Amino acid sequence: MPYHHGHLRRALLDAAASVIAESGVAALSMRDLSRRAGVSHAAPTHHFKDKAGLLTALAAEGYDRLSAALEAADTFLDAGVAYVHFAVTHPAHFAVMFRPDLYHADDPALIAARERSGAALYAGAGELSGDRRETGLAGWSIAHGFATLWLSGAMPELGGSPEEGARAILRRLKT
Amino acid sequence: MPYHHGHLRRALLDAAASVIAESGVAALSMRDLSRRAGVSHAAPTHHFKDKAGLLTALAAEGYDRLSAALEAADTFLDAGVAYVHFAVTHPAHFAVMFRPDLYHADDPALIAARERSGAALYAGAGELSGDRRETGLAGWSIAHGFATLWLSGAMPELGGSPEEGARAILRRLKT
DNA sequence: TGTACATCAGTGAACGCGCGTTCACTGATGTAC
DNA sequence: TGTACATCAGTGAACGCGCGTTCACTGATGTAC
Repeated sequence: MPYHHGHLRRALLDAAASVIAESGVAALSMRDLSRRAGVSHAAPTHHFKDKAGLLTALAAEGYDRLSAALEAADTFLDAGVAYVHFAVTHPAHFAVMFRPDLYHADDPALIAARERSGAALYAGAGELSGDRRETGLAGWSIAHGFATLWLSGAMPELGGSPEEGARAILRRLKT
Repeated sequence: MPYHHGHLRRALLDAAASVIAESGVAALSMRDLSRRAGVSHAAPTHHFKDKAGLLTALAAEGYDRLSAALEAADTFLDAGVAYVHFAVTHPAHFAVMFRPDLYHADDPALIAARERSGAALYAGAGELSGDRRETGLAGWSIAHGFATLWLSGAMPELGGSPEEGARAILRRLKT
């Protein structure tokens, strides 16, 4: 067992994502994360100032990945599906992103990443008829609602992937 | 100070709703609730078996009130607006309802109330064109997404009440 | 190529805290007779 | 109308627990000369 871990920061973020996805963000503890990484419980402070710092990094990473996914979409409909795909494949990031009370919401890197997401989201909204802003909010709401309900287990079985279900639902927006 | 509280059960539920609305469900503690109700910290066990029991009661109450609100709506659009209205006026109930990991999800009263909500939600979906089930899910997704985003503070300022905002957004569903 | 030294990334003990639950108990209430 | 007694709704002490954070420390690394 080497004295230095080598990838502690990455290991802690990954362990956090796995714990949150499995048991929710309330179940997250720095001591548990340290245990999972095979390191003493005080080690994480060298990488994250505190627990909120770790969650800030997780949220920023989430916004970055979401931005990339949205930017890669060709149409507004595809962006909605990409949003749902991101949520179901990154449930922990997704959960933390919308819990600003848990992290340092004034972190510059996080703010930049979030704004990039917002821009990517509205970019395709002009395609559809009606007010661009309203269209953007409608698309965001429906994708977000679908993802949230699916993740909470409240959504009934759809007989297909969540992405397919999302696509069918998103098509019910006026074009 | 009388020995018997008189309305302890109600007082605890109200205190819980207020704490959750203000600080989130993770901040909820039975001891804090007891303090707020002016009662010893072991008193709540006479009304709720345990913490999950209290949250079960809160969730069931939420589904009951949501059912009543949905049943009172005249149109599918109104039901969507009522859903959002319920969420923003009962944020604690709304938050707990979708956290089945926190309560006794097999509680019969809770299950009945939730099924009643579901029936009320789909009842109006036949109004709109297309598959009834798909329409119901689309309406639910958009209302749920809007409410969730609004409650998390992620929704930009709308220059009006959340109900007005929700109505505008819900109108973007195909009729 | 070797070495001094600053910096980085760990350790492990200690702190003080609030929590949920259990327990034996007691005061208050209401009902049967 | 009075009283015995079961039941209900509280009390307060105690349990064991895991947590986040701080601290003085040490081992490992890498860079300047």
